[in-house]
Amino acid sequence: MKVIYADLLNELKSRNIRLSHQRLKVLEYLTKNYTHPTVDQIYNGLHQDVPTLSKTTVYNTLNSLVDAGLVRVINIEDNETRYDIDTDNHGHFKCEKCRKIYDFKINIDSFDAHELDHFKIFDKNIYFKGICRQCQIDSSNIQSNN
Amino acid sequence: MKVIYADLLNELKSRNIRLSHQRLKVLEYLTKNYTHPTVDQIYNGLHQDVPTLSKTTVYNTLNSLVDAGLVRVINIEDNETRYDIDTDNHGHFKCEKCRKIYDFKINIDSFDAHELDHFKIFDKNIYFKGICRQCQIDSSNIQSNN
DNA sequence: TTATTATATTGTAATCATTACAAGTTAGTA
DNA sequence: TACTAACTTGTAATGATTACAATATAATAA
Ligand SMILES: [Mn+2]
Ligand SMILES: [Mn+2]
Ligand SMILES: [Zn+2]
Ligand SMILES: [Zn+2]
Repeated sequence: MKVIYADLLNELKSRNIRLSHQRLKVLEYLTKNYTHPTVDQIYNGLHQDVPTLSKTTVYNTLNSLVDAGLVRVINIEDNETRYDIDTDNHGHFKCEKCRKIYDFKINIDSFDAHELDHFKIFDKNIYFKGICRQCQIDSSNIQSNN
Repeated sequence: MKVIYADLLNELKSRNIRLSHQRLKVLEYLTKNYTHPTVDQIYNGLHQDVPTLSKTTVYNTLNSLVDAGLVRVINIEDNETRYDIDTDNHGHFKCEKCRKIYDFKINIDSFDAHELDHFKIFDKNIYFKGICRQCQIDSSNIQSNN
């Protein structure tokens, strides 16, 4: 996966979405932080750099980018929406301990869902939940230290 | 897919979850309505029958049932949590027009996600979004009637 | 059956994420 | 440099979910 910032700008121009300072900063943040951040994380991450930034703007910007197809929404927990600059076909794993969201390669189209013949499919999502490798290592170290 | 009410009751007993009137009604609702209902739909559907029912109880009950593994949460939109009495491995399709959620068979385990080796996986989810067959038929009929 | 008590239910208030709105600002254009 | 549609901002509103404390009840044993 590789997201080229310049391509995103061209994409915005071609869709007549203005390249405001705030939008560019949000886009920049997303291309530099592949952590599937929440609105709060984006807002806090940019606040030093753009002190006048409003959280409403972060919401508005993300909604525009999602509508334009440049950003993908990740709904895993019902109380935290996350955003992904990588719109390619891939899966997500959320660790219930450290709360990190990992990407993993998976070809969703290889599935045969014949029950959905004649259904128009816009969007495919896969996510798993569990405990990541690192958290398992950490917890076994803690136990052996007792 | 087949959910046997009596089995659910045994499952609750074995976990020392009391078979209160309200819980039985919520469970009954879910086994009779395979529509992946929201809390509001469950509450409204039961309110005539159980006039004293509190929405808080519906929330509490569903949380208990989810914790016990008898019910599955479906997070597709960030503003509506839905509940599924069918906890077997299957996918969901949400129609963006009629808002219905359809089930479809899919064997998630047939994927090879070797990047997740050594990850403990508790839960696997797949959902698609688009327009269902019926809604496409409906909209083409409307157009041809012009 | 009755008494006991841990657990569940209820109504209300609190919380938190997201959106609505209106006033002020700015990107893009000529 | 001026114009204006589109954007940003702060605040208020909304809506889903949870916290809490008082009341009620399911399960158990006498
Ligand atoms: Mn991702
Ligand atoms: Mn289902
Ligand atoms: Zn982890
Ligand atoms: Zn439909």
